[in-house]
Amino acid sequence: MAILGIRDIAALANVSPATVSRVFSTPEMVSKKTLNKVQKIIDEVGYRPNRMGASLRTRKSGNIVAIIPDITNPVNAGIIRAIEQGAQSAGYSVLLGDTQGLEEREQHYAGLVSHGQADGLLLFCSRIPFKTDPNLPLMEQLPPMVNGNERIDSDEVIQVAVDNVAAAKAAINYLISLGHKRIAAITGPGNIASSNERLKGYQLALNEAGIELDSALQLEGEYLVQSGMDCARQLLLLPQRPTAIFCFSDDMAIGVMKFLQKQGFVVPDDISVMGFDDINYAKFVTPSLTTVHQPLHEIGSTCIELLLKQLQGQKVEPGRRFLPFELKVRDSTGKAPE
Amino acid sequence: MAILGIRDIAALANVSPATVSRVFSTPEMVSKKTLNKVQKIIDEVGYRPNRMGASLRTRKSGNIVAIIPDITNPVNAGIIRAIEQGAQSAGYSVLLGDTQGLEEREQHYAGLVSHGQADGLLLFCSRIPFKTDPNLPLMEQLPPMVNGNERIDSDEVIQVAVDNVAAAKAAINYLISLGHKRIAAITGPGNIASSNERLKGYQLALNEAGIELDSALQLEGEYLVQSGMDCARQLLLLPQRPTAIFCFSDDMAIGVMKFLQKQGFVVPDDISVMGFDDINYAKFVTPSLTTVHQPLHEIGSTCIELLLKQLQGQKVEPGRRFLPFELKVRDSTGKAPE
DNA sequence: TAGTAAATTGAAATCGATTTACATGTTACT
DNA sequence: AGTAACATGTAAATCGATTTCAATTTACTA
Repeated sequence: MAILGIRDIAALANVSPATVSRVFSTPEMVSKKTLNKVQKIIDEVGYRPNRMGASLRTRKSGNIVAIIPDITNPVNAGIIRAIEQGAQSAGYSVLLGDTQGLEEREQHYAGLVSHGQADGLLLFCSRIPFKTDPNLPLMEQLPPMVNGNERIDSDEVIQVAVDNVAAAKAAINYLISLGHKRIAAITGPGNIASSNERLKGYQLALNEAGIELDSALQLEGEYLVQSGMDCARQLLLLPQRPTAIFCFSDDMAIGVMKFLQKQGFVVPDDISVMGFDDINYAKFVTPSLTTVHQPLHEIGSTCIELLLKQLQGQKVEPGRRFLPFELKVRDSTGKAPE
Repeated sequence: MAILGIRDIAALANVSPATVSRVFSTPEMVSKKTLNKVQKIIDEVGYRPNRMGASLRTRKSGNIVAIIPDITNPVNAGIIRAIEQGAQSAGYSVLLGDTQGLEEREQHYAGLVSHGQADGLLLFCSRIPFKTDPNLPLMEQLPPMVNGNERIDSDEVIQVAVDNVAAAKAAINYLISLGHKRIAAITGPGNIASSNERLKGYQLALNEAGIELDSALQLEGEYLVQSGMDCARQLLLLPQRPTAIFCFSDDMAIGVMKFLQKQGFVVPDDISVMGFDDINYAKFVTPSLTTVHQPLHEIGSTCIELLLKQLQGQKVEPGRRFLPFELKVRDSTGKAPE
C-alpha cells in the first residue's frame, strides 16, 4: 500500500522529484553519491513509482492484451502461458481477453489499445477488430499487433502459425500410406480460417493420391469433444463407412474414439482416428492418439517476441511465419482393414 | 488510434472539458440539448476517454489481477474463464498472473496492486504475497482480495472453495461402500493446502471406518499425469497392492489408469481409480473416470463477485465460503475384488 | 588560477482526464 | 419588476510521474 509519492521521496532525500525519477529510469545520469542517498530512502520506505502517473506521461501502459476465443481450450492455454512468460520477463503484463468467439468482445478488448490501457495486441482469431479504411494501407491503421495461430487474410499483418495446409496434408498422406482410401474429415466451424486451411490440405492430399472426394465424409464440428461424438455417429450411419477419421482437433478425436468404442468398434483395427493439436491428454487416452503436434510454447513465445520488437520501435516485416509441426504417430491409427 | 483528447472534443462541441467528462460519468447532470450535441461529436470522431488519464485522477485502474499457478491446468482455466466474464461485464479487465508456483512471481503480480496498476487481487495460491506486520490486524494491511480454491491459513481472508476435507471423505466413503479396504492416496505437493485438506479427509474416512492407515499407501504426486504414472508403478510394486487408488487430481488419475492398463490391469475390475476435479476429459477417458466434481464456473464467479463488492466499497465478511462438490460415479470404480 | 567543457541537478511544464468551487443563465414566484 | 431557487456550464486544481531546459556544480585544460 504505497502512500508515499515521488515528491515525498524527493523531500526525504533532499533532492528534486526529477532526480528520484532518474534513479529509476536513467541511473547513469545520477552521481553515485545522490544515487546511494536516494536508493536508501527508496529501500527504506519501499517506494515504487505509481504506474498510472508514469503511464500517463510516457504514454505507455506496460500492458499487452491477448485476445483468444477460449482459455479452457488447452491449445490456447498453452500459448497463453508462453506469452505470459515472455511478457513478464520484458516487464509487461498480460490482459486476458477471452472472447468466446464473439466479435463484440474482440472489439472491446482491441479497444483497450485505443484507450491507452494496453500498448499492443496479440490476436488469436481471424478478424481484424478495428474499423479500417480500405483506401489507406492497413499497416498504418493498426496498432502494434501479431496474429497468432488463426489467419487473418492479409499479408500486411504479422502472422505466426503452423502451416495448416501442409500439416493436414502430412496427416492424410500418412493415413493413405496405411492403405486408407475412405478417409473422413471432421472440420472446425466453417468461419475459422485454420479449419479451412486444414480442409484444403485434406482435399489436396486426397487429390494427389487420386482418391475422389466424397462430401458425405466431410462433417463440420465445433472443435469440441461432444461434436466429435455427434459426427462419429453420423459417419457410422453411412452406407459406406470410412476406415479412417481425421479430426481437426484432438478434442473431437477423443470424442470420436469414445463414441466408436461405445458402439463396440475397435480403434484402430476397425477404424483409425487421427487428431490435430497434440494436447497433453492425447498421449494418455486409450488408445493413445495419433495427431499433429503444434509447438504451442514456440507459437506463444514467437508471438510475444514479435510484438515486443514492435513495441521497442523495431520494424518487423509483415507476413506469415510458419513454425514446424510434427506428426506424432501413436496407437489410434493402423493399417486399413481389408 | 485516438488522437483527440477531451479538450478537442470540448472545443468541437463548444463546451468545456468538464461537460464532456460529465457526459460519460454523470449524464443526468447535463441538459438534454448539450448532451445530444456532445454525444454526436463523440460518436462522429469515435472518442473514448483515455484510461490512463482517468485512472490517474480517480485512482482506479479498472484492472484486477488473477494469480494462479498454471493456466494450462484445466481447473485453473475453467475458473479464470468465469472470472474474466464477471470482470468484463462489470467493466474490469483481468491481468493474468501465471506464477508457475513461484513465490517471487506471486509477489511481482501482487505488487501491481500496490503500484496502482490493478485495484484488487484474486489469489489462487496458499501464500499471502505481501509483507505484513503480525502486530496489526491482517485485514487492514491487505488490498481488496479474495483467496480462491487454495487455502490461506487465516480467517481474516475471504476464501472461496470446495470443502476439500468433506469431498475427500465422500470419495473414500464411496470406495469403502464398494468393499475396498486397501485404498491408496496419491496426494499433491506437500506444501499445497488443498492437498493436505484432502489428505485429512482421506485419513478421517478410513479412521471412521476402522481401517488402519498404511503409510506405504500414501504417495506424494505433483498433480501431473506423469506423476500419476510414477506413483502407480510404486503402488504395483508393493507386497500388498491397493484395490483402489484415490488421486487428488484427475490428471494423476488419468496417469494411473494409463499405467495400470499398460501393465495389463483392468480398471476397475482389478483396481478402482478415483480422481478429483472432474475436468472435461474425465468423462472421455476409458474407462470414464469416477471423480469429485468441482464447480469451476461457480468458484470463479463467486470470487470475482466478492472482489467486485469490495471494490465498490461494500463490506464483505471475511472467512470461508464453501461451494458444493459432487461425487460423479462413472466407470473407473467398482466392487473390490475378493 | 581562470576558463571552458562536461556532468549533475532542479524548476516547471506536461501527459489526459476528473472534480471542486464558482459563475452564469433560467425559471418561478411574490 | 425583483428576488430566490435551481439548472447548467466553466475555470482551474489535481492525480503522480517524466522530461525539457536552464542553472549549477564539478572536472579538466591551458
